[in-house]
Amino acid sequence: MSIDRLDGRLIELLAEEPRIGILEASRRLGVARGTAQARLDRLQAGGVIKGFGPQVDPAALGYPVTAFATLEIKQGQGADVRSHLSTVPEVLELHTTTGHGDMLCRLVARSNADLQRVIDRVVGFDGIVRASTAIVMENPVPLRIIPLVKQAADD
Amino acid sequence: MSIDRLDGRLIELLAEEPRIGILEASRRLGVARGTAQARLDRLQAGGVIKGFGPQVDPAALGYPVTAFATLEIKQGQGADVRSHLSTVPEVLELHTTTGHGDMLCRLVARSNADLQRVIDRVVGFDGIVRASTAIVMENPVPLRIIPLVKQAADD
DNA sequence: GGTGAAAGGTCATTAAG
DNA sequence: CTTAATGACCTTTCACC
Repeated sequence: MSIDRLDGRLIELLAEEPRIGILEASRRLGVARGTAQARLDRLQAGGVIKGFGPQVDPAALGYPVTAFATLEIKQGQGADVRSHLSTVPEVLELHTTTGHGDMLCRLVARSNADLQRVIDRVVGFDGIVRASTAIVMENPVPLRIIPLVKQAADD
Repeated sequence: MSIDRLDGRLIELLAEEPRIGILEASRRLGVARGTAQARLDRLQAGGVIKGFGPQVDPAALGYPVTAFATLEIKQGQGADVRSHLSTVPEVLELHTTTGHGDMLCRLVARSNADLQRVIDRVVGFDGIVRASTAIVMENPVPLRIIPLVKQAADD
């Protein structure tokens, strides 16, 4: 789905100040409320905006340690490993990838010591041959989308 | 910050149906509207809920390819690499890590061919010694937080 | 609990592709 | 001719005091 600059500015506005609402957003964009409403509806229907769920910070919940684990999987065990990992709350996301590893997952833990427990739980499963973990020290660029939205709007 | 089961259920509710609002949420939780409001305020003040910004799907924007790049950095060039990567819209997040690589970044691209352009732009920088990229094929567990919230609420 | 405000819907009109 | 934007009006619902 392609978006124009108005869509882009609307997304930026809502990202910066989600509380302003459609009416205020339309005022700031200099368009009628119905227009802003129609753009938002279209963005949601097109899947560009998946929702407005709360953004929860794991660190504030007591899980300040993040790590990425690269997993090597026994052939044919992919599905089992997937369902195993989906039962571990500390596994925040899981991808299957090309390259040396077969899967990459993002983990959080209460501490470095707790991370050992999480990793043991993750890799304590038959289908996983090997795991290599990288602990996150800093996060210079937190998950962001606005620069990409701007680029997509300018195409 | 620690949360209880009511906080947890409130977060779950808002994650599933962000549009319901505080009043409807309080009804479903079986508590007074002021209680739900107070809980939400506390969660936001405590940083557990960082906001309600729109969740944008890069794939719907025309960037269906995701990859993770592990970067090895020349000593002392970390800050330069950081600011370089922050200028690339396709870099959605960047972490500094322990382990063999020094940094891990999440990339998106319009296609596998386009990914080459993105990687060239990312690694076309003096401070980066080596890069190894893993292209994401599937995403069996998309970024999630609810299981962790439930666990934190049950502690 | 009351009140001002916003969301969400519909409509006719107008502009632009 | 088709699509989109606009301003008007209306009703329900919510957020805030």
